[in-house]
Amino acid sequence: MAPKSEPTESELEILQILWEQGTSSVRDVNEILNQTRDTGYTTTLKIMQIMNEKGLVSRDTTQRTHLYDAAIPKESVQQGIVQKVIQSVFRGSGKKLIMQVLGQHEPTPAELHEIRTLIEEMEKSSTNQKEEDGLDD
Amino acid sequence: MAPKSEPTESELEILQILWEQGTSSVRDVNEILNQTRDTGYTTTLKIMQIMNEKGLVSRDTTQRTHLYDAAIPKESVQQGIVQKVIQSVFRGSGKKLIMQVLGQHEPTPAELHEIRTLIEEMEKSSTNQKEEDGLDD
DNA sequence: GAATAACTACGAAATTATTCGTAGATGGAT
DNA sequence: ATCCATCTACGAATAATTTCGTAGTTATTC
Repeated sequence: MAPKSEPTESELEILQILWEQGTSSVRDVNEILNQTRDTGYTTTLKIMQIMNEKGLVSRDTTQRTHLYDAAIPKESVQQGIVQKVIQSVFRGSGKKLIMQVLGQHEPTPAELHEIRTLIEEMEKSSTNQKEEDGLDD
Repeated sequence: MAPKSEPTESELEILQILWEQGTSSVRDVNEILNQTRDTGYTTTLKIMQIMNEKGLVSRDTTQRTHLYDAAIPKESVQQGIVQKVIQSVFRGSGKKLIMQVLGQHEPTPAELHEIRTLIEEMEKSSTNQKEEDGLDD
């Protein structure tokens, strides 16, 4: 069940919703999508069907209204995308990406502190254990 | 001369080459592309022509062999892409993106130090001046 | 100066992703 | 039972991107 091909733009949008909302019907997803942009119901349905074929989502078809779930962990998708950006835009340098984000994003002092703390911990332990992470999104 | 529409995948590949190599002919670019993947000469030519129409590159047509240059700064493209990733994958949190990179990329101690230094400077000055940056790629 | 090689322009095919109309099934109401 | 809303499936239209064949031009070589 390895991560299939990278999700497309629309698929990613839907995955975000499923990760956030958990089990959802097509209607649920479509309504959330429509808070932002205009998408027909059958469009959303179609994409979710395709996602199912690709293995990006699973679904329960025991009821008339099918229920969908993300079938691929958020972290692995995030990682794939970040990996690709690093490769294709920053010539393999994660450091450059980080510098760019710091430069343009102006994080709050609290966030800066948090990041610095993480870095300090990484610097302490070379045999670095990436434990916790805890509260995700 | 504001940054036009985002470059497509192929266009980005070519921009990278132009940023790195400077002024280049279609053949130059195509040869570099072919170090990685198989692309026909006229394919590369066509894309570069389109890029010229879009204003992504400029060209000198005084010689038979036209010479191309990137017409859009690397930084602005990087920024656009990073911005989009933050929005669409990390729900607007640059911090999350940074944490993800740190987690998966395992930067060298030297890089960690460099990043930490930057953060410390940002923490010092709230009226932050993003000066230098110096050696880019 | 004819043949060959390298180049540009251009149109159209191929590919991929997105959108949507239509048909048919199911469940609830009246 | 009939009507109506809601659902899935499916095929095909549209759109965006990439690929490439062909034609015509210009330079080079024999």
